[in-house]
Amino acid sequence: MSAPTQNSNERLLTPGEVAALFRVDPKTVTRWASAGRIGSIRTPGGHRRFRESEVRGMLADLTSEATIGAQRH
Amino acid sequence: MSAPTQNSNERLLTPGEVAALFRVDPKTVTRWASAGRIGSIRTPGGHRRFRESEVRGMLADLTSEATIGAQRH
DNA sequence: TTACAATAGGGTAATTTGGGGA
DNA sequence: AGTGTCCAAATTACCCTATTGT
Repeated sequence: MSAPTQNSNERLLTPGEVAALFRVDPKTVTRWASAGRIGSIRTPGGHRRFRESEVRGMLADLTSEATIGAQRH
Repeated sequence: MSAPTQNSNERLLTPGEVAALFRVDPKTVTRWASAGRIGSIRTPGGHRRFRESEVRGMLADLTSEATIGAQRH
């Protein structure tokens, strides 16, 4: 079965938790969702939740390691 | 084995904060990241974040004190 | 139901980005 | 080679009040 959209057994993160991972303001995470840069799920009350796997994946993709090992001039 | 991208529970610093620690212009920190001298994490919007542990490590490395002379104060 | 922290909105500063040039 | 500065555009942070989550 191909399940592009993960089933329910997926941990959800709050805007505040996602914001902490990226070191941004929770409002910024909301803006990402509105802009379609990140998938979001709305609670019946209108609050947003984010898939942890998607967030972790984005974080990994956007991470760059240093390619030069502490050089000394 | 692979733990290249250290997951969360890692404090991140903004370009301005790193610049303040090194007493350089934020743009200079950006150049370090572009040159691969320091690892970086981009927000979906393109802004950079830096690992505090890596920054502290760099600070410690380039902190060299006089090895001879200047005894006393 | 009450109390309180977090979030959703909208507006307005502050920061960051990228390029070019000193 | 490495930094600091100027610029315009984009992104993010902080302000507020009302609503939602626990």
